[in-house]
Amino acid sequence: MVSKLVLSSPQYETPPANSPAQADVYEQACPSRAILELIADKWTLLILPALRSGRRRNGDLMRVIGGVSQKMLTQTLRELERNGLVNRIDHQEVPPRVEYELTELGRSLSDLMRKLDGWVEANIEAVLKARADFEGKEHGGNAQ
Amino acid sequence: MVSKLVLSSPQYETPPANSPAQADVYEQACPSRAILELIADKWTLLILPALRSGRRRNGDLMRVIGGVSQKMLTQTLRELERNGLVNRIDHQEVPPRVEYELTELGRSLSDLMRKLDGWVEANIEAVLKARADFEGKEHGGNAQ
DNA sequence: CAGCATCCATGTAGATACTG
DNA sequence: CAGTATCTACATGGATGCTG
Repeated sequence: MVSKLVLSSPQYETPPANSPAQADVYEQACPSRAILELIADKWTLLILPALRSGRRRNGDLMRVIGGVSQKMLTQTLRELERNGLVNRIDHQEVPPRVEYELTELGRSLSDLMRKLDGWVEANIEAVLKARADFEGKEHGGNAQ
Repeated sequence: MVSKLVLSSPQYETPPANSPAQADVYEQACPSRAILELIADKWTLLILPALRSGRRRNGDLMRVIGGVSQKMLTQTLRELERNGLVNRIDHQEVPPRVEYELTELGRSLSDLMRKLDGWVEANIEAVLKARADFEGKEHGGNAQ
């Protein structure tokens, strides 16, 4: 379940370690890499910013985030909780009522993620144009 | 090869469209989602910031980015090129010399990504602590 | 050196059915 | 309503060998 967090590749060479306890995402063996992979996640990138407006129930999130399955929602929320980015508030009622909210840590990260979402929404035109151009280059400029 | 970019799920419900041509990552049917998925990528998150210091050769990137395979490097770079985020400069020499550099668009995105990397490096302690606490909560507070 | 083609083990995520 | 469990198709990505 958390298997992806294990750095199991054998070929990493830990250098003389010039920088002592510096976290470095470019070091394969650095734990920060595992955390990077956690946030390099499609659903995380949507869920975390979605919580910025306040507490949200499971069903709310299902509705607001188009296309997410119950499974992926729960799974991602658990990971986020485990990493201290969200709090899970179970009101212990029947029918169940569970709310999720950002922690301090989660909020600071969600700020950055919102900017990413914003970048995407703002630059989609440019990207789509680039794709069109690329297709053109491929077909026209090279073979054929 | 680019199959992941197709929004193929059939169950999306396009609502009355209150917001006209607004890009919205929360809409499953919105193209911005495809772009979001592009940048929600472990290697993109490393490669793009790595190019901020200037042009880089394939081999350079292989060395600086711990654990990346030739396949994933090339594949990711192609995707980035296709989306207008990097330029590929083939010097047409033998032995081959190919350089990659950020485009304007890529630079603006890489700024945000660098911040993400920075966040990870800065908050790794907090996250690791949260994980430890979470383990404790699970074992102590619940069953068992 | 840069990169492609192929093979293949593993991981991922959707669908479905069920529980308290 | 919130969540779990199971099954499975599919994508992912690593390893290897080959090319100009």
